[in-house]
Amino acid sequence: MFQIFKAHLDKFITISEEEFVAISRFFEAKSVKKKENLLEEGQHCKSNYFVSKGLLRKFFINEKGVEQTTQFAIENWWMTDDFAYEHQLKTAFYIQTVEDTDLLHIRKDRQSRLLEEHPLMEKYFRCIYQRAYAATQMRIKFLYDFSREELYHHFCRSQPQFLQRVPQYLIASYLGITPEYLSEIRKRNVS
Amino acid sequence: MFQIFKAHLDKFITISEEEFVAISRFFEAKSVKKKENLLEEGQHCKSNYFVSKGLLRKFFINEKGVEQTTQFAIENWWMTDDFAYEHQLKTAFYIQTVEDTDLLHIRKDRQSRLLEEHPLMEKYFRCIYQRAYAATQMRIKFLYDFSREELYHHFCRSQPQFLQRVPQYLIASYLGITPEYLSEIRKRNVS
DNA sequence: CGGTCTCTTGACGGAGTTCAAAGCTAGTGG
DNA sequence: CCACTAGCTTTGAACTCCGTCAAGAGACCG
Repeated sequence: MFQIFKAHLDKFITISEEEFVAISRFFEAKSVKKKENLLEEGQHCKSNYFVSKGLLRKFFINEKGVEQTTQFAIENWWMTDDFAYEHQLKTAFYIQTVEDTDLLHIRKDRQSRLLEEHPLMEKYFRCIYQRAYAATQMRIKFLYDFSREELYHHFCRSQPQFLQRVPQYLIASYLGITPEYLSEIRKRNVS
Repeated sequence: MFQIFKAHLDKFITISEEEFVAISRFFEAKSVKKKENLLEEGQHCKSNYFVSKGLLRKFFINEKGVEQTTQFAIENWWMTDDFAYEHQLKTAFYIQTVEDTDLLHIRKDRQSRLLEEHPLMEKYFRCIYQRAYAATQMRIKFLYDFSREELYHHFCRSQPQFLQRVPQYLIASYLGITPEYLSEIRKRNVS
């Protein structure tokens, strides 16, 4: 798992083998079976998760009791409830494995120390957050611009890797529509 | 304008007066009248804008010719089309002043040099992007969780400062509803 | 005061939800 | 390796939120 993380770091910063060893001590590795919760509503959000292999989703449960998926994370992406993580608050989200998943995670206090002791990691995380922020802003644009049906087609075009790996009812949940309506959209486009 | 920026930097990093002077050379100051465009669709997105005083909005024009506002920026917030800025692409957005506005801006190539020559600024921007990303994720949660009517009430509660400063049709545009429907919601809650 | 923005009102229509029920698929245990 | 079951997907009818269109009433600015 650490080699995958090293390869990812190398895309953003230049780092010696020794410094990487020192850095990796801040992280813990973990393997989790499909459909287990890493985080649950009401808990304090202690960790930031990096996916080496597998697939996570983040969701919350609305007042009707329906799960709303707001995000997926595949290989080389970070996931946490950033707001609760930053301020060390209780979260309103669940983070759940969609497949068997290998991940690294780091706790908030250790991430702070990591950044103090290895200022190079400031650059790494600046790049990561900048990229994530830009992607999220484009996502908001699409949410405003597209009808639910168009969102689905756009999702199929731009994220085809998920179609193989994620069941339909989770895609519906991510698009903010009911499984029934997604089924209707798909039918419309086959015929 | 630079004092306001200095006060903002001080919240995130500790910096000497001399280094601040060196850093401020990377920025340009600008004052812009109400309702002028800083960025227009199809242009290359060259600058990142910091609001010292005033109010900006970012919007795009959908296929029906309607302006969709995706973001406001008040004092001490940064605004640009982050995706186009990062990759130096043509933008699909407009950035427009809502009030007379004083701002600082920095060009992409200069921001890269700033970060190389003043690594402390990596930390500053890491904090800025982290906070912005966390806020945007909560916003996405609300977009999934709330009906348009609830979005309006939530907006009134959590961002009352805008109600004074922004005309109703722009609030409607930001909430993703028509001015007509916003008018109906407001009527419903007065009576 | 005259004209252009902005906000309100009401009738109608359509995208997407809700509810209920039936068909399908995949994992599990025997 | 088959049978059973729970979870996933599809169907259809009734309903609701919100958009569209058209028109009028204020409000602001030269």
